[in-house]
Amino acid sequence: MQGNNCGHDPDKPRWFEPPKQHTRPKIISKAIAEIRRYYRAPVATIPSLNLANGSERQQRSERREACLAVLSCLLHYLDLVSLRVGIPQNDTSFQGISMPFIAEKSGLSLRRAERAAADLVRAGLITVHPLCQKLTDTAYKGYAAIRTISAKLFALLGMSARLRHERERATARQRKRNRKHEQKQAAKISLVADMIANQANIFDPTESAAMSAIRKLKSILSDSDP
DNA sequence: CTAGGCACGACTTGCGGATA
DNA sequence: TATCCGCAAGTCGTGCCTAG
Repeated sequence: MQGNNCGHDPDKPRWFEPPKQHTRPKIISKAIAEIRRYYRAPVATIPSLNLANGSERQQRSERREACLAVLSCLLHYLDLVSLRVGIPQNDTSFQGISMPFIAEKSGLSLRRAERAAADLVRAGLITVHPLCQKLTDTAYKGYAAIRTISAKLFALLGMSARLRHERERATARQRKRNRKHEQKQAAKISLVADMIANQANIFDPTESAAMSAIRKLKSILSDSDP
């Protein structure tokens, strides 16, 4: 058995494998490839991560493998506009990803992924903001934490200018998507408004017909509410 | 200088528990 | 419910030391 019961082989580290059907901006795949240098040269590549264990001693290879798998996974699901990690939804909202999800995609156990993520936080490469909703005095509902990747990571890899450029492009893409979404919503409302106007003109505008149309309008609006 | 031995301690799994 | 923390027992990578 190699490593500490985790199948680790120092000579053959396992890297994060992004889902085949996912296409991501070039800067992300470049960053994922670049950070792999940390495995062979931790001090030279990301010194703060090497010091995350609070020791002068070099971080062990299993841990480096885990840290890189988690960091690669976070980079893969990075939103360039906000530098938040998550999956954009069809309704333009944004869904953070949970630790079990990260662990699964990174090919690590949950505990191993948690420890690797904690190292990344200590190294200042990511920030984590846990979210939860208080239901009663004793009950809470937990949500996937909001994680952000520090722009300093890209600076470390010599990709600051490239990141700025790609973020501008991503912002433009997002603006275009939002405009399209708003236009669709406006079209829905406009059609219902037309219908109300037609009803008012064609039939005798009784109060009940108008109320029924307004109810329909409300239900459409509530359906489109994210 | 290099290879090998050894001690240390970083890290693992697996569990339970606390917190918000 | 998601995340984080601590503990115990065990593994083995890392770095130091020494012999050749």
